[in-house]
Amino acid sequence: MPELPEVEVTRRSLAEVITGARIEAVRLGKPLRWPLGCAPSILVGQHMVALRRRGKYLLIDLDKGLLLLHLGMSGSLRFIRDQAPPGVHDHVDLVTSKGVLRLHDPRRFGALVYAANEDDAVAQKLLGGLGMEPLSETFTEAALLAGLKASRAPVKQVLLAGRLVVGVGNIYASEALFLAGIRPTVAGNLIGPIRARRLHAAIKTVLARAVELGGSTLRDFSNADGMAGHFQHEANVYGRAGAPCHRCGRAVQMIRQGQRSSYFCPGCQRP
DNA sequence: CTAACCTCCTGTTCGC
DNA sequence: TGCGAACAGGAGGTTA
Repeated sequence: MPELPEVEVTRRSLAEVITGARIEAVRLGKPLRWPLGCAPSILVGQHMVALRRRGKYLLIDLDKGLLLLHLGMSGSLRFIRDQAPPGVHDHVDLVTSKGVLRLHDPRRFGALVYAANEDDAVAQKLLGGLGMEPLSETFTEAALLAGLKASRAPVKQVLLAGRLVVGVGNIYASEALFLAGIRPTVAGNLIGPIRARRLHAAIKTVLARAVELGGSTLRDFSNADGMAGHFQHEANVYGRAGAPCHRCGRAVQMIRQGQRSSYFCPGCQRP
């Protein structure tokens, strides 16, 4: 599932090749989560000026306006230079002067949305409520602590909500909480400065390491060059219910929180 | 306002 | 072995 590391890995593998590419045609397959929001002809003739990331969104800056692209939970982007025909799950082709940017997304939770600018209603609805970027300087221990103090919800769900800090999805929330020694059920407002400090460091460590390893490929994620990620081999708890903790040997537990599975080690993570 | 639940979708896994 | 049911989950939307 694309979380911050997978989106960032995609961005890095794509930024150089698509910058300066001129869109020559737009091919749309089955509908995605939201409609494009403009006539495809608006895009044709425009150049891709830059590729940025905000949370789990990729922002493709155009000469005029920008495209917001989300990978949902099964999406991946490829940049292909041949004219291979789209497969059943290839739902967007942006044919450019340098190659074809192709969105592959079997479950179609992803989206590609045009916005006239970053401040307009369309963009603000999607980006406006997003929290801090965890790998940036704005994400500080103090800000994390303050945000946690403001919520009585379980810390795992505060992380997943994305209003305090973005990009931490189900895999990396469980992994960060393991590194921090905090059980996912602990209420945000019960986390003090010491644990907030550990969690802050753990989030940065986990996400940076995952980016380094090309993300996690649980099923079929790959970067724009088709290369898989390897972080899943370093997971301490995610997907390891019943298996012995790498640190203490006790069985990793799985629980449900907000319709999502959470994994933790009852020995290493304190309530 | 928050928090719990629902919804979209399809490939994979599970139980009988 | 086959088949339907359950499951996985990002995140906006709805409801209480």
